[in-house]
Amino acid sequence: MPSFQTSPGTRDILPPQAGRWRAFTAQFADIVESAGYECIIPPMFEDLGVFLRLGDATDVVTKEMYDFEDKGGRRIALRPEHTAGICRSFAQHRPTTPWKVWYSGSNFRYEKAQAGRFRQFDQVGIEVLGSTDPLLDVEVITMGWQFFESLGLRNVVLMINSLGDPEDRAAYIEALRVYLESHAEKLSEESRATLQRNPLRVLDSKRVQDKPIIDAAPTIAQFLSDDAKAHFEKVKAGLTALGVQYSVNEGLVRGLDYYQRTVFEYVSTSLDSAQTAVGGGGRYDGLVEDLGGPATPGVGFALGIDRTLLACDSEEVFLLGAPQLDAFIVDVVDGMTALRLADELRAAGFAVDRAYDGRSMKSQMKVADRSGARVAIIIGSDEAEAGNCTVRNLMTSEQSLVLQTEVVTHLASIVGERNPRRNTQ
RNA sequence: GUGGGCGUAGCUCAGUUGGUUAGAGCGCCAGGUUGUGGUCCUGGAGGCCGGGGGUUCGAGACCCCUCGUCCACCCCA
Repeated sequence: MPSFQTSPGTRDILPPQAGRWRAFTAQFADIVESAGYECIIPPMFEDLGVFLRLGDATDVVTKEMYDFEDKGGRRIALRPEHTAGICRSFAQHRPTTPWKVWYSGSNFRYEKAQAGRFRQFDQVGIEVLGSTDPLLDVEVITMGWQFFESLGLRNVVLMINSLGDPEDRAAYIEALRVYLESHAEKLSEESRATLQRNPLRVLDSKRVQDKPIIDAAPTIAQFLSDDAKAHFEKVKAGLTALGVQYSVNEGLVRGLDYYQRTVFEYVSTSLDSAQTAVGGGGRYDGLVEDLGGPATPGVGFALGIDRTLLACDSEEVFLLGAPQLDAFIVDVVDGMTALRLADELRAAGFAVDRAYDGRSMKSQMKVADRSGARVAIIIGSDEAEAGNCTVRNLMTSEQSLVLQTEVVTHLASIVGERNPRRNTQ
């Protein structure tokens, strides 16, 4: 056993898996940038107060925060999610609205790790600040939906709900609390405890014992104001207009306190672990104001990279392609020709690797084979003397002698033209 | 935070009711005559059997503690 290992709940994303992560965020960026979202990179830690707005009844705030005091005596927390930090950023810089941003990065929550759940976990997401338009909700929800589609996922379902305006929500919570308390003796012990902290969360219980009581509970729909109702209707109409399949789930309440009106969740039906939500979001119209900014509506979502890739694994989509090297240089003389040719070919735009440590030709050829390169460029003593090299196509095993000065054009004739990376004149 | 399963080579795992120098496959390295990969053959390197304590003449196997990991609850992406 080595002296040090990754801390609990963290892990190394090694190659080639890390390449898949990069492709994942690249694909996400491509889709949302096509809709005018721009990249934002907020800090990984902020004043603790920024995140306390997520809700003092939420586990994220009460037990999962990675907080500490820095050397200057400030109360700091590693971000448990991106939304609050982005709202703080908006309040601080006051960009023109609507402000459409996307992000990708790690979050931190002090939880016990299990399948699809880590202490350091990565998300991609978008946020829009400055508009209450329900058709913006539609755009946001659709972005996520289309991204899952672009990955090749077919077994993702979209659930939506409306939590109404703050007053609606408060009235509903009170009604729910009264109802649940009147049936408390039939609830599981865990749900009774949850009821004390946050009645909404009882609706999320997975225990069969609670199901009949939850099924018969009052629903939020009866408490929605006319405005909130109209908003929700327009969201549904918009989704239908775009052909986005959704189902209304009145038990969908989301974990953070700042949500109001539209909330939604993407759930993978091909995951058999406990964590099947691959993404979620909603509207948080009061959050910027809570953080000391101007009253500004907002809506957004976050997608879990781990869980989404887990879903990709189980649907066997978005699989990793082998890394593509154009050429691998084998030099059994002194390595100097490999040094020069590799530099020249890389400058010309090719992806080129080589062997080191002057190993035997057989050994270097094995490395060339493993590298996945399409051709091997071989320099033995004969070639070194004649100023040429043997170019071997590793797929077809055809090979020919080529002058070293013509390697660039010869390689282009096999693997195709490339755009130069550097001007070598 | 609570409960359960599991920790033996880089990876996946064997290791009989406790009994000599702890094994396999894959991977890695080196060879298989003179300069050529994938297949095949041969050899090699690599383990304080997660850590600590205990029981025993003797522990990888049994007991306790601890750490890690996986799964579930909780919660959430």
